[in-house]
Amino acid sequence: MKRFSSSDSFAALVSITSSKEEETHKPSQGYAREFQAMLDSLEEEDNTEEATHTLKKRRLTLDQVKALEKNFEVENKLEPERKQKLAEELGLQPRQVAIWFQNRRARWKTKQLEREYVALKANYEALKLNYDSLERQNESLTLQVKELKAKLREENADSSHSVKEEPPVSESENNISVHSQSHEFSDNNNSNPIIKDQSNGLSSHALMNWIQLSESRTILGNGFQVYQPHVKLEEQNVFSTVESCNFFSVDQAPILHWYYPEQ
DNA sequence: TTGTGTTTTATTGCCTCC
DNA sequence: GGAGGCAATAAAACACAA
Repeated sequence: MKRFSSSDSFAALVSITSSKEEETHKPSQGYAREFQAMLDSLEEEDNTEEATHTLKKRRLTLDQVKALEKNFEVENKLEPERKQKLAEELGLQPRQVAIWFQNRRARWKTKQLEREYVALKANYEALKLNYDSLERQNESLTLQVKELKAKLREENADSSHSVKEEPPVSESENNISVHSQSHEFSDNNNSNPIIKDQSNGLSSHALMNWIQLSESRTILGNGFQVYQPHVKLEEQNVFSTVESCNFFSVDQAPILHWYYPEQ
């Protein structure tokens, strides 16, 4: 049983006893009647407001609750002096005041948890919306990449055909224009496959490489992994220092036999 | 009026602090 | 070891629909 301080009144003790007895002996009607008679006599003997309030569970008055609420706003914990003072002011037992504060703290905690839950839920919804949007964007970009790749492969196939059909072109002619027409992606029979694309300044190989890298980057996967820097770094490391320096150089293109190993 | 759900008041047992 | 806090719970009081 809970221990009580000496400041707690006899009325509080009666309250505890009555509730305990009622709970314990409910099935026994005779005992209950006897006990009720005892309570009645007690009430008659000590017919103060205090006694009647504690014998039955009474709700606090609006004014009392208002005052308690006001005090709770100031400080939600109760020092003994403040408890005593409040109890005197409101005509309550110090224990009642303490219990009220305890229950009020519990209610506050519940509300606080609810508020936190609502905030977290809102946060989650916002994140989910953002994620969905990114996923849609990713799908669209992946589709674009696929289309571009297909287009490039078509071009590659066409240019391979034309290499066999066309007569050899002398080195004195414009290197760039010749290569751009006939030697794209022909790694197997050309030691210098990087051709500068006249339209955008990127070689077709470079463009293909970019597409592949982009693809590995833009595939989101099934989690929140938006970007895969390790993959990119590993791929970049395939270049030797010299090759990476000359990758976009027209004058000295790197040898990229690794690029299409299956060909 | 009554059954039912919610709120408020109070108890109990355990824990921590001094 | 006493005092007080907290979680869980009981039980009275209250609100409200059927």
